[in-house]
Amino acid sequence: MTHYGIGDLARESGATLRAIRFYEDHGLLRPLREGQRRIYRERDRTRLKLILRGKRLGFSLAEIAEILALYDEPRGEARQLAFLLEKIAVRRAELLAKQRDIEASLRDLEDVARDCRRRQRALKDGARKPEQEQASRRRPRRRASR
Amino acid sequence: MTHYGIGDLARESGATLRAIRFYEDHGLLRPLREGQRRIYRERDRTRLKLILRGKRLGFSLAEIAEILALYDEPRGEARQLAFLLEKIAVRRAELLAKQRDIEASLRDLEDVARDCRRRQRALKDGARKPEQEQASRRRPRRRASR
DNA sequence: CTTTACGTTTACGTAAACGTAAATTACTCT
DNA sequence: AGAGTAATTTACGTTTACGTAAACGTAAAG
Repeated sequence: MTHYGIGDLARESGATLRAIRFYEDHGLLRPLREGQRRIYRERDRTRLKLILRGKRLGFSLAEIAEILALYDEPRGEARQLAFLLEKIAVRRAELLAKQRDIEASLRDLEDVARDCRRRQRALKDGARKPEQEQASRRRPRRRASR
Repeated sequence: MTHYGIGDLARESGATLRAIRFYEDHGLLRPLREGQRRIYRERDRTRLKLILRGKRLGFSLAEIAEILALYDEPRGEARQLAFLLEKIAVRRAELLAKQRDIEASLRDLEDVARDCRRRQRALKDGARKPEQEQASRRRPRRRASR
């Protein structure tokens, strides 16, 4: 199938009709029209996915619009190409920064989790041998099975 | 130094005074008071950094509040600990999902960039040997220096 | 022929996350 | 004493990203 109604797009993407139309109003999508009705093609589907991915990553619609613009600048003048590459480099750097933020977040969470598991062991051990709390914290006697 | 004014915090974090107070209004920060004035300590500084990192990753303040809550639940009941670990696992999964989104985005950008560089070469080559356009696209004769 | 499904435009409403005064207080420096 | 600097509260304004009717159109199904 090569054409989709707005409802199809909504269902498969999880976006609402309102949101999809909103994206169009702001130039992020340009469906064909069959009379009044919007007709979406593969390209629009892809774009919608990109939009939603952008949102999940915390980009504003304005930023997403710029990112999408990178995908359809097929004009082949040398100046434009170089400029396009620059813009891509900028976006790439942003993504790498977010990646580092995520890694830091994961490390932090892991720290909390580790601490949490340590307390769990302390509770369990403490329940049967309260006086060995310290030892169990530094060198658990018994590895969990598996 | 162990205490900071709101201005110090604003300068070092890049957030505005308004934003910092806003975060407090919504329970994300709890500075001490010295008379009227807010006094921030290391812990608050750290929290502010976490808030801003959360924002960069596209989390809402409500979500960030929940994430921060993970950091200061030191109550050591077994039920609570298990529940905390669950919540951490959920957040971790979210972060991993974002990580995959970023990787996909990076790949997409790289595709565009590659295409862009190909066109650049096509232009350059075409300028001196227009009839060999196809060949240059498939097997560039000359590697870039370095 | 009316119901149902699907879609349309227009328009007012809203939640989130601050921005932007305005008026006041308090401390420090000259 | 006066000026400057940093902070405070209160409150209305703004932007972004939609939500939520309302009122209407079209086409297939019962």
